[in-house]
Amino acid sequence: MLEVSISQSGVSEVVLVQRDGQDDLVPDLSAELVAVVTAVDADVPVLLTAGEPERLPAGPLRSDHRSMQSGLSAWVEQQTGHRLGYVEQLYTFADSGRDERRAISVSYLGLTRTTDGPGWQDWYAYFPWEDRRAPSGVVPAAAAMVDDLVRPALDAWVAAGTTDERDRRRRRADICFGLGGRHWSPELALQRYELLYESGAIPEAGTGGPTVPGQAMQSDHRRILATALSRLRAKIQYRPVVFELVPDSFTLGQLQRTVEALAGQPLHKQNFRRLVTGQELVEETGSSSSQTGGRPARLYRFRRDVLDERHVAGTKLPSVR
Amino acid sequence: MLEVSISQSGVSEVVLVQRDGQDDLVPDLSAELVAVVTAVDADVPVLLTAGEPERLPAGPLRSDHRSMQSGLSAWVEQQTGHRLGYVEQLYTFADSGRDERRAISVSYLGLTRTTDGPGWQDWYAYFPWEDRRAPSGVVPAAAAMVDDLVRPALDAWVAAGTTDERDRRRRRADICFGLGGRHWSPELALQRYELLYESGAIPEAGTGGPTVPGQAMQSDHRRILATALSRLRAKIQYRPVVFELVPDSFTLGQLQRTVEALAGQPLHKQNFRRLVTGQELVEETGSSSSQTGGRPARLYRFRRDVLDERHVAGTKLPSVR
DNA sequence: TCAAAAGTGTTATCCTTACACCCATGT
DNA sequence: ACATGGGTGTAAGGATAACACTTTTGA
Repeated sequence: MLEVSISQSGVSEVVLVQRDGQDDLVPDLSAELVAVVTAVDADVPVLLTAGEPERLPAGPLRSDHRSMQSGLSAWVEQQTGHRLGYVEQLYTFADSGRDERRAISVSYLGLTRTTDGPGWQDWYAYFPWEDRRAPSGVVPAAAAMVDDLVRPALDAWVAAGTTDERDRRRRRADICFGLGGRHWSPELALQRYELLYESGAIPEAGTGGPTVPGQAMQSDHRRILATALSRLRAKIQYRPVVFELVPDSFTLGQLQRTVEALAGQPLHKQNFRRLVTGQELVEETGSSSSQTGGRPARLYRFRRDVLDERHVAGTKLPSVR
Repeated sequence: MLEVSISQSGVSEVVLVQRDGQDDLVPDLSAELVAVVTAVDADVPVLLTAGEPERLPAGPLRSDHRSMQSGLSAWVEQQTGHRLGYVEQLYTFADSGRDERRAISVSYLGLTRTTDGPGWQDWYAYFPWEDRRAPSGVVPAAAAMVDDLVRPALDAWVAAGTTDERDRRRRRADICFGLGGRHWSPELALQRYELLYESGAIPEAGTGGPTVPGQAMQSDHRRILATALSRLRAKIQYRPVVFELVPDSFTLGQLQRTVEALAGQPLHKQNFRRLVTGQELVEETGSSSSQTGGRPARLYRFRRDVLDERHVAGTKLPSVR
């Protein structure tokens, strides 16, 4: 049954009322579950694609799925052969109709240890400007790239604004990319992506102009990736999620390089160690590893029992070098 | 196949298409947009309901909505007469089929200044244990309530666990409700709700046993509220969102009481003032207000231009009293 | 004059940052 | 011997928390 009423405060309104009869008004809508599954392999942060590098594992929510999470796990397992461990919801997007149908994408972030099998891609293939790791004293390739390619594009975008807009555009560009003497904030990855999109510097924007390097993805999947990266980088600073990415037993050096891989930034060694040990997040296993290239390192394991507590407390991480 | 198209003055349009060819992949699915709209009125935190206190403003996502946010705004405006200002997405829930159909709820948090019109309810009618404001020296009613009603219920729940479970249950209860010498964390509102749910101490759990006071809501709307409260309390600590809730010009006392209303906890006056002023979040208007009951207070206004910057920096708030 | 709220100043403490340095292993 | 990464100590700086105190109004 359909009921249309028009009235109210000058603006016309349409009201659809669903009566208890049957599914007379089922909207033509589909909900897609999308997974961003991340691991770190040999200091390279990787994500799981469904075969080709331009597609994330995804599938429609079906009525036989007990929950969205279990539906997601089913799709990922079917398309990639992987079982999901840690999973958290990211964001829900409404694809504003490529075709006639309304599509909703509910995206999830998953973390895992295993990186066997095909389909794993380097995160920084999609966001080359985000990896600012480099040996001390060396300028990271990503920084050079920002200087040579991103900055000119943004300068043009700033200049193209109206007189009013220019100031705000300038400040926004500076904050996002650490220009004008500001510092680089790893967790602004999404804001950087959105800025590049708005300024037309990436292919998805469809402006046809010159674009910054970086693998694109179908529909809005690269935006989902950027959302995931921002969230992960922010979260790693106050929740002990790194431990989902390292083996049961690990050295502090391994742990640090894992965080650095995700943060895209070197960390201060001594402070990192002190923070991790000082917070009683880990305990020694008793054995040590001599695979290090230098002095053998003690092996640690994560104290799973802190997971309850750290809802509150947090896991601070030290900044650069 | 059903197709309805209604056009009114070029604004509203509804197109519903149901294909009967391949509905093997078209699930019987609807997406509901749910709004949690918050304001603070005379130091009382309030939220907007659609008429009755047991319902939040909500409505299905329709194909004529340009985006989920605009769809949400339309429903809220129609059902309550209110225009939304600040809006952010909260979480997406899958109501695991009360009836046969699959329903997805995409929830949003909205903040606003105006509290005119009907439908505003006190937040703490739904979560009476969350309001721990009280004059110095007085035990808050909420604290007494936890001692008298919540604690016994949790103790029983802890005792009912297997030997293995008891330790974890005890710790979880202690962390959530600040028992056993721990401190109370306002932003754990969701965890507290979920714990009460699991332990059967609220009507939604449907265990039929004795329950803790507090207005329930239909389906899972009270869980959505708890999610919103946790998020808002967490966010207020590091983003300048309070300013969405106070008038253009305000005193520091007003601002503090607004934060306290949401945090459900008194703050340390001197440190609050220093933090707010020290971060250059506000500027003096030049005038002052003598509605204070004591010495007249300077009026301040929010410096809107910091909104860009504070993506990074944050707005720390001081703790108790 | 007193209560009530605004507003200022100062100090102790903790956490972060940064720097300097020693240790144990492989080549 | 020395390069490489593991591991420890300690001091400077900044932010927070806590306390004491003054100022300005209305009743």
